[in-house]
Amino acid sequence: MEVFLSSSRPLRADARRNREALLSAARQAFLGGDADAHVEDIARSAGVAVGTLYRHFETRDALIEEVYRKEVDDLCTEPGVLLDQHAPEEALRRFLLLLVDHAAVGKGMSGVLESIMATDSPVFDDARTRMAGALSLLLEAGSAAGTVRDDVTGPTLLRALGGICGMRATAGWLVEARQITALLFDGLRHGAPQAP
Amino acid sequence: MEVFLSSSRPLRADARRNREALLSAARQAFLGGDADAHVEDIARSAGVAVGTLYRHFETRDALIEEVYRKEVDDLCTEPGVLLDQHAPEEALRRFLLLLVDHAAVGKGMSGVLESIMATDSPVFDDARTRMAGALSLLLEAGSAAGTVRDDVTGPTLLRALGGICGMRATAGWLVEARQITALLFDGLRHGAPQAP
DNA sequence: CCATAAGGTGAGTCCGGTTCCGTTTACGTG
DNA sequence: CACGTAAACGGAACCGGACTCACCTTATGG
Repeated sequence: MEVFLSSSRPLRADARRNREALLSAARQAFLGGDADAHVEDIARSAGVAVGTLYRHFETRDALIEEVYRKEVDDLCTEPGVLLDQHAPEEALRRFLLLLVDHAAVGKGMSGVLESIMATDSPVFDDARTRMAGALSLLLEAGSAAGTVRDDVTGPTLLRALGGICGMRATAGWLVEARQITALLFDGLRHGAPQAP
Repeated sequence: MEVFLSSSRPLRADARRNREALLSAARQAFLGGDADAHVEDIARSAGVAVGTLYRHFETRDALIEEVYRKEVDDLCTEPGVLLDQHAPEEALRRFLLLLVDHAAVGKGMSGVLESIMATDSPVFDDARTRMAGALSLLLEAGSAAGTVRDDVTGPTLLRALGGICGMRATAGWLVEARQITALLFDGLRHGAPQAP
């Protein structure tokens, strides 16, 4: 149980390299769908020994948590990029599908995600908040352009997506999730029939 | 990896007793919220040795699966009882809240539930089907009595509940889940404003 | 170039699920 | 009521995998 001071001096060059390699190896493993990849393997494929892994991450779960956090970070930068390249409506559509596909990562890590949630770690609150922010950005752009209805907020949409991605882990879930997301998107477009 | 022939002769008296004791001990443990109770402990508190546990259940997960299945069985008999004692509307209300509280059991077993789902074991399909049936029974009784709207089916309602119970594991989820369920119930009552 | 503290290593520990085989026990039969 | 036997039980041993620790290596600032 190492203690990591948040105000420590910058890492030594090799240390930073190894840390990076570990995160990327772990990401690789979990994206590959191997939810219970062994630490030994992750360490080896990063070219270091387990001891090094444990120097950087308190536990296996902490490593996964970090991978998850980075993944969320990356996703949250996407809306900006998409809005540069596409009309708001299309950007929104792409982002929704991106999120669903991304839930595949969650699938690989589901057991741990549960345990993280149970731990009340702030990671999830953070993730939720940032993700809702990302969605809001898209929704606002769309409603400003008049192509997306303006009575749905980021957090609401996130909740809907959460429900969809909760389907994870039954066979064929991805296809179904994509369909439902497409429906959801249609409902978000301006001019869709609205409940009074 | 024992093989259990489905058409084996009835268990010996002591064997049945022990099996029962094991299930009840396991149930106790998981209801108590200890998601990762040790097999050793479960066996001991059932008054047997681990070997005996493994004679009856192929693996730890199999034991949990069985507990879950029994739990669902029990729940599915409730609607009948409730309909005997209450008006359909009230029976429905009570059953919905019962289900939410019951999700607490699910919480204790969440990790395993995930892994069962991932295993494509038929347990979940069964559970879903039976549960939807139980809900249908209540909905039909209610709509026959004219107190519950008739355009919602058991499977649909189950899906909605699934979403609510998916909230499991964040602090305070139970309170929130109860609230949302109450809202849901109000929406189900005949005469509630309906989307066109 | 040296001192030194940061970083790395990997065999070993611990822990918990699972197995295996010798012993005990229920129960049908003579 | 023995008795034989298959069924059931016990629990020490096994094994796989996360985590530790005592010792070695190396980056880096002076």
